[in-house]
Amino acid sequence: MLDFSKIEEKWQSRWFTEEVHIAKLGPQKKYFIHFAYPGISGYLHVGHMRGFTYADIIARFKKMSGYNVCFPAGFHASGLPAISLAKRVARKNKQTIGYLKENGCPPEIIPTLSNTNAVIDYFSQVYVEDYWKKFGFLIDYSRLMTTISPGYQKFIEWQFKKLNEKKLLIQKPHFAPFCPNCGPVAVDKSETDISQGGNAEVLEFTLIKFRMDDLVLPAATLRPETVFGVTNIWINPTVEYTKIRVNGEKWIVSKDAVKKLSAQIENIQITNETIPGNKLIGKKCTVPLLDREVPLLPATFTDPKIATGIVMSVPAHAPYDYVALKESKENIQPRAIIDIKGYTIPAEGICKKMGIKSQKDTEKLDKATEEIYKKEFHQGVLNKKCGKYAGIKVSEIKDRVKNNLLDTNKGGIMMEFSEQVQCRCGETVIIKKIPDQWFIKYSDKDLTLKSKHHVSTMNIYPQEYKEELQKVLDWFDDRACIRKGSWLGTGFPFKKSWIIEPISDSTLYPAYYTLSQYVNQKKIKADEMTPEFFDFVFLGKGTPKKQIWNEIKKSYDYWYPVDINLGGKEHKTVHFPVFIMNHVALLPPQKWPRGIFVNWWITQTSGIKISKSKGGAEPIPGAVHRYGVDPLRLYYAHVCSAHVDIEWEEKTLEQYKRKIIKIWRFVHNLLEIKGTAESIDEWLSVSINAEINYINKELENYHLREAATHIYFEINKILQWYIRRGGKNHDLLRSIITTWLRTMAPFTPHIAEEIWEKMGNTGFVSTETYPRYNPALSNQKVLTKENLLIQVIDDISEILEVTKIKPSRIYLHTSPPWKWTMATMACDLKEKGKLTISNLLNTFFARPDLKQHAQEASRFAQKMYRIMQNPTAMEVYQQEINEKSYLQETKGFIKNMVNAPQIDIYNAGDDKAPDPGNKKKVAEPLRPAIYLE
RNA sequence: GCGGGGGUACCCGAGCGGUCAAAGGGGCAGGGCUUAGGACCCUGUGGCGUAGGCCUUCGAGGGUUCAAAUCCCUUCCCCCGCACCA
Repeated sequence: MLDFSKIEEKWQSRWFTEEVHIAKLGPQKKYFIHFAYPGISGYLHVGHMRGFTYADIIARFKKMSGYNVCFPAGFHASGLPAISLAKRVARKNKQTIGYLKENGCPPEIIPTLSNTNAVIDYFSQVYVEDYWKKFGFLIDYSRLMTTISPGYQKFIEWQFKKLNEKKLLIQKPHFAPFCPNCGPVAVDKSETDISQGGNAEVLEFTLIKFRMDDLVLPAATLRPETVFGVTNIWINPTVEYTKIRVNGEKWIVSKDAVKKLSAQIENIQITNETIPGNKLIGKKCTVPLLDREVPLLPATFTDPKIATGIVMSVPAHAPYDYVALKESKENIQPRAIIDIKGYTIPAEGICKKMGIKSQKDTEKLDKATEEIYKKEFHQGVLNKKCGKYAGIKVSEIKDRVKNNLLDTNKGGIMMEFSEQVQCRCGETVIIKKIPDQWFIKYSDKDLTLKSKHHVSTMNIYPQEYKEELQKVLDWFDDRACIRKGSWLGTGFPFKKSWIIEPISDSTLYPAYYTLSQYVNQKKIKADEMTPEFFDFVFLGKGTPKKQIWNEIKKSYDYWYPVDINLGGKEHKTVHFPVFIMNHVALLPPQKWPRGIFVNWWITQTSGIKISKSKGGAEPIPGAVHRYGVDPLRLYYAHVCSAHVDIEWEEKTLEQYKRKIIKIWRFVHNLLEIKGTAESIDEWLSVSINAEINYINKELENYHLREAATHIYFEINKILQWYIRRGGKNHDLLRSIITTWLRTMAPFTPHIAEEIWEKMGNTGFVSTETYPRYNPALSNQKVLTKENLLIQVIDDISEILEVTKIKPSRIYLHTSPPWKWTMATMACDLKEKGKLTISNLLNTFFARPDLKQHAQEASRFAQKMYRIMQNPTAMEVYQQEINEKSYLQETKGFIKNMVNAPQIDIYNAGDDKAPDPGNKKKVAEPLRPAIYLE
């Protein structure tokens, strides 16, 4: 029986003790592959293994194809995840402890994980020992590194100094999510730092200052251009408003807004004066730019938690305002200021159309708002009520009105989330303005252009991403690259106590793998890794201070650049772009990355990405135990294309496990066969050789799935057919299986090794060369003949099924010679690009001996012409094969397959051949006439 | 808004101009094996057909082509990313 874990342990231990995985400099072509290193945030799950497995399969294939492969890995320890895990352990958070236990964390380890460094040490060891090694990955473990090691930090410092020298570090104001308790937080879908609001977007509200005596009502809007259509201001009568002083002005805003504005505007003074909303109602204020007076009216939809809590009302264009105005019963007419087709007063129109009656009907109102907004944005033009802006398209006006308001101190800016965001500590997350934030200037024109051009020369999988990536580079803007707070990472060299953020310290890192093993072996110490050292190693500047510098430089020169960087689709818009741009910015062109491979995700049955917070994550050791590593590897490689999401389903995994077992048994059965040569042998060799050709081509293009289909399914089928056809050549089978195992080795290495050894081979199949196409073995005729046989059996079977005849005798008439002649002539003409029906007939009749077939020739020429339009037809018809003799040879087999006692085979060109069914005339090349009786 | 992807038989998923009624799995049906069940192995799985064929299908509607699931246009629907999350 096949014991997966036993052979896994056996071969893994042998590979690693014999150091199959270690990358050493050599004379061969090098191949450098790595995957986007995982962040240290806890246990990984089966979803992560998908990409890692692809990397290992590719690395193994390249190794077997004669490349000297370097496949390093590391850990991204920067940022918050490790800290937050440690904090949760320290707090004895129940969920966290439970999660650790469930994943098999030893009880004595758990308390130690309240320390961040312990988290990093523990999990990096788990990743290596429990995941990567258990999957048999031939990662060069002597190069492991983490982003918070002293050597790496030296490397990052050097990188930022270089960026600064290149004028790619700039300073400007920035708005960032911020928790008053915890400092900067990340707002993202996976909700790492927050407990609510992962879908929030950052919106830019324009504050429009409506004046009321000496007071300012800063109404917040996303559509400043509609200021011309304001008819009133909405105040929530149930809300207590607060007065604040802003640059000598007195503003009225909601209480919630005070905190937010203080984080964004300097010099805000909070007064103790409050004013209830209902006291404001009925007063009047002035619309800026127009100097019209409008009243303050009550509206319950005005939410004090959103922006300033003061809303300007544009009933002609905002459905909410329109409905609220109707409900207020005020005698105020909407002022339509934007013309669009189909509406005179858009908000009124859509409310009537959708039957909206109340401002509480928020679902419909949201829909109406969206529809009107889209229409107005795309088709709308400001009308004459807008003074000097009349005639301008809405899509162009927004910023102009906003800037005009700002320039004349009639407005301001407020950044706000589209929904409430809650920090994990319980506090509401706000947006803070950092006046002098440091950025990496990814908007740099020259850098963008060079990067885009380089991308166009790269190997990118999937192909579509190549174009997408160039577009991403176009809109990729400057990135805030440092933060203040308790984060793991490298200190920023130009601003004390600020730390480089986790994306920015993970861009050039594969270069560090070319020297990490020297650090690990203590051949160089972190404090020796000065800027001069990196200048020398990476840029060839200066002179080496020590011999080891030369050695390290040699390693870098040999292995770099990256041939493939492999990562999940989540990296498409951030990691991969910065990975490329930093290389382009800092290194010479010959060191720029050559390839990117993007893999999609494993999702839960519902289509949700598997994640720790959303659940559904199957722990890796459990899956290894249940299904076995080789089945898992084959599953990843074969279940679907690498560039599409797939749901994790137990049944599917079981299926792959069975598939491996079947192959295991099948191979063993084949090896038991002790016969000698048969005529079908040649077909087997030729077919396998054709498969090898195909598999190599697919693998060279990183089509792992397609290659796996042929290795595990097509070759299997071919061998099955061989056996059915009576093949039993022991020596040939052994040699074919040897080849087959080598094709499997990158995908399912353990089982391949195990059989390899059982067959008495020495060494590792993993270090053998990958099977290569042998042109001498290519023989289309052999394949065509066998296909003829299959076709004949298929046809007979179909006839039997349709007619329900139990045949006592079958007549086969193979194609008359003249039809073959015409077929080969057609191929000839096709090859010369001269194939037309008339050319074909002319060529044909040029031969006097063929004139006798004039009557049928024209019809057959038409048919042949049609067949030849198929590009694969040429190789099939190019060489005439002796159909009759092949069928004669295989007659016994056909009889068996179709269950017929007697088969008589003739050539249709033979006038004396009996033709009881009058079928002879339909015989064509590779389609013999068939008659049953 | 910007950018990307996708809609394929009962289901999951390949295919991305000719070998396509469409790989591979699952499910279902029949047969073999077995004391029985499971596992395993065959066969079938759009419709019609007493001759290897014909007809209809790859979201919908048009078009290009000798030939389209595959290319183009229009249209409907779904999914994803948009930045301090790696």
